[in-house]
Amino acid sequence: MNSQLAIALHILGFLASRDGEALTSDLLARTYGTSPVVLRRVLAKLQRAGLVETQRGAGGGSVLARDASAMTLRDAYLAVAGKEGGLLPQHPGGCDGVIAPILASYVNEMFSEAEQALLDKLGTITIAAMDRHIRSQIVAARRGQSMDC
Amino acid sequence: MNSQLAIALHILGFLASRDGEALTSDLLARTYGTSPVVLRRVLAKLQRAGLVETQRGAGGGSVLARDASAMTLRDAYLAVAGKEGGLLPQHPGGCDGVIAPILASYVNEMFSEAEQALLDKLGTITIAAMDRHIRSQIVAARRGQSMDC
DNA sequence: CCCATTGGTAACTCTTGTGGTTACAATAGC
DNA sequence: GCTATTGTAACCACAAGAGTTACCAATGGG
Repeated sequence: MNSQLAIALHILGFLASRDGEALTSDLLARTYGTSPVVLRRVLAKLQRAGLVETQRGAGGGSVLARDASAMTLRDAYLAVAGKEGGLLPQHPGGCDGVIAPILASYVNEMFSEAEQALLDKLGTITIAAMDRHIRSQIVAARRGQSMDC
Repeated sequence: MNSQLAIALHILGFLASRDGEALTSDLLARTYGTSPVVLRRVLAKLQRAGLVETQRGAGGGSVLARDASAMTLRDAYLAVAGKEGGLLPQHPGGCDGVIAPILASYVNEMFSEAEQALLDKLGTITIAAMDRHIRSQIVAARRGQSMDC
């Protein structure tokens, strides 16, 4: 999963910053600094999660599938992490003594709660908020640079 | 780093459950289900962080370096993750367009906050709490099984 | 109807991280 | 000194992931 989340947020943030304009995977890949194929792999996950819509062919590209204010970093995380990312390791339970299995289930439960705390935090940040931040920074930085690479 | 955190908590929990008794890395490794060398690698990190104390030679082993109530899962995480674990990926910043670097710094900042939320959650759970849970489960389960493998 | 443009995906390589193993040195107690 | 134990280095094996190439599918314009 690693690095795909960063790519996903790059995509969503970039798309939000252009209002509904379809952007090609090639442009998104160049601006992030990766290959179009790698970027499209992430794009595919975002599509399956219903976060973006993509059209093939000449003049094609991707746009946000719904309003950026109804889309959080948590959505992007879940789209990219598949079923269960598993940031923290699982305790395998070890041998069948008494302590090890008890320890394992407790540790795994605590890990779930901690990951949930992280997810909740991500759920408080919308793509719209990210977009607002970017726009405000852009007008501050717009002193003659070009917008793409 | 992965899986080392689970090993670390296994060590700390197991040590807490025996009151001050020194346990060998061999026993800890067997009960977790790994090799002594791998376990000692984690043990070394816990020592550097001042969480356990280890004595070499015959009759040696490890004990908790301070009271289990003054030790949280966060301490174990930091001990094992080194300087900065980096659960979430970093946005590299891409090319030097306008949007990409702004996006990158924003995304990385949000990731830091989310990881901080996870860390805060881990900081609320002490090894003593883990120990209490384990003990209560043990007396419930103690129906004739042996304690080590 | 052909062609240029664009996305979708499979297959492969390469690198990196990490867990496991072996080996050997250091230390402590008997 | 012998044995039990930790400390580490060196190496191997495996898995995950990123990057690349290649080819197919779809779309729109001439």
